[in-house]
Amino acid sequence: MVSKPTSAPPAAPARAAAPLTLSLPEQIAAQLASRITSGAYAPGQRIMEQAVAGEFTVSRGPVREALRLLEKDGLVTILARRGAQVTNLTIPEVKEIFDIRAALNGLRDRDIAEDPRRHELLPEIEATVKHLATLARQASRGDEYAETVFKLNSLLNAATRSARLRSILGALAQQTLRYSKLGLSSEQRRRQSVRHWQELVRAIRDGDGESAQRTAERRVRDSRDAAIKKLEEAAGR
Amino acid sequence: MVSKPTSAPPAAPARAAAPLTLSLPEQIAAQLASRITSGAYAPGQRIMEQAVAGEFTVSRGPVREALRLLEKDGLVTILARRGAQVTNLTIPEVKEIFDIRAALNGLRDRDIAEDPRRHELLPEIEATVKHLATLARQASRGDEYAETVFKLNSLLNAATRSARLRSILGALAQQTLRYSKLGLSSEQRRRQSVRHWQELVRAIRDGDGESAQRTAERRVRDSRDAAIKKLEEAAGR
DNA sequence: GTCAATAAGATTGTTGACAATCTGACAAGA
DNA sequence: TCTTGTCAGATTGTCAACAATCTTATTGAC
Repeated sequence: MVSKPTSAPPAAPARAAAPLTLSLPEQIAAQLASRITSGAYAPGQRIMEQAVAGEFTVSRGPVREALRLLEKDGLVTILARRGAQVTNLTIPEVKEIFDIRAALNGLRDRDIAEDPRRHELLPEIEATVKHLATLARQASRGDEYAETVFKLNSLLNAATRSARLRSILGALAQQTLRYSKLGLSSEQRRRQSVRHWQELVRAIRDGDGESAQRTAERRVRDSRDAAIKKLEEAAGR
Repeated sequence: MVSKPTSAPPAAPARAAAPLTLSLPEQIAAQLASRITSGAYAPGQRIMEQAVAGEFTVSRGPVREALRLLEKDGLVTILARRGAQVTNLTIPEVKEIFDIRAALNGLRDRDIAEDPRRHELLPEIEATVKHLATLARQASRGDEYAETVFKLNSLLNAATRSARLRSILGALAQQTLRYSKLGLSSEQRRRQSVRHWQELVRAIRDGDGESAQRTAERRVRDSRDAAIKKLEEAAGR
């Protein structure tokens, strides 16, 4: 009845592992998330519980929970008594998110560069950056470039020891996914981006946390500036 | 994540204002949150839906939503089919949160120092820091000191233009509330803390964003080190 | 005595129905 | 023409009951 005072084991206290099968709300949330990030659901579009429930043949309960999960990731905005809608970001808000990402990516990459076990993941990161370098020159493959950058970020997120950093960064990356693509359309930008990634590889290899942090911050801020420029051009018209 | 109504920027499209009355789940969440941060609910303690529902005379639906809200703030941890329990942080996790807070508080304080409208809030901040300085010398008033620091942080959170920073920092500050208190028990620490706050006031007054960021990062990291030291001493016994 | 299987109880997950609230259209008055 | 009031339909909020799953205590074998 009374939860016994678990005297914490010296190393890491045992924790329940995540279940292998996604819960119903999680499955629904995943489907909706991909529709939002892919653009199938437009920003500002309302998402109605009954409609989603009907589509997945479940009741509205799990759908409500799924929408809460998406709200946690910032993909939808829930207003009391007015339901959920796809989050619609203003230009200053996009800028804010990139600034937060810059700071936290810096933290993340420093942590990785200072992790004694970093050499286990270096090969995959290095290979992906090499692939990135070949893609940078090919103007026609802008989307593939952006996807590879996203993959690289997922790789690094998975490598951080901080679960909180992982979850915050995962959410923020998802929210800015479409805008990041915007900022990689010119070859010049892609070359600059590649240089930052190469510098990061070097910093991780050398265990140079300071440098890893600096280059990560600059990389994201460059991405921010390029995306904002595009957005302002689009808004000006 | 206590998302306050976004004071719409002049050019931004109109947004619905937050309702003046809290929704039922929000009210329940607020009650539970204060129990958790006050320590009335111990870390690791299980929170059962039926019990809470009975206490507030509502059904389990709103309680479930309240628990989701608390999960978003990191105050409870929800495990599938095993319910919610008060989040129990390991020492490395506390460290991680302080590190994230350091980076984001730096961003926040830089933003404030670079805000042209900063002089409107300076008087209140300055007065609170002065009050802090008098409290620092009085060993008996450690709790009051910690509360004033919390208030100062709330003041600064409210002042940021970035709603996302506000909400992330609000959640993280709540999670580390009890640990921050831990690190302010010695007079030496409080004096050091006051110096950082005074430096911040100066930086804001001068519009020196760079310096505001630096002192904020160091302030939080000092707080982190002091808290971790206490925690390790406690765990060592 | 220790461990594993089992069963009873407790707890979470899901559902469908009903209540409260919001939205949009239409009409009446200034 | 613009504002205000009203109404019907649509949508979200809440509830209580049932199903699925987990926890705990007991039993039995070794």
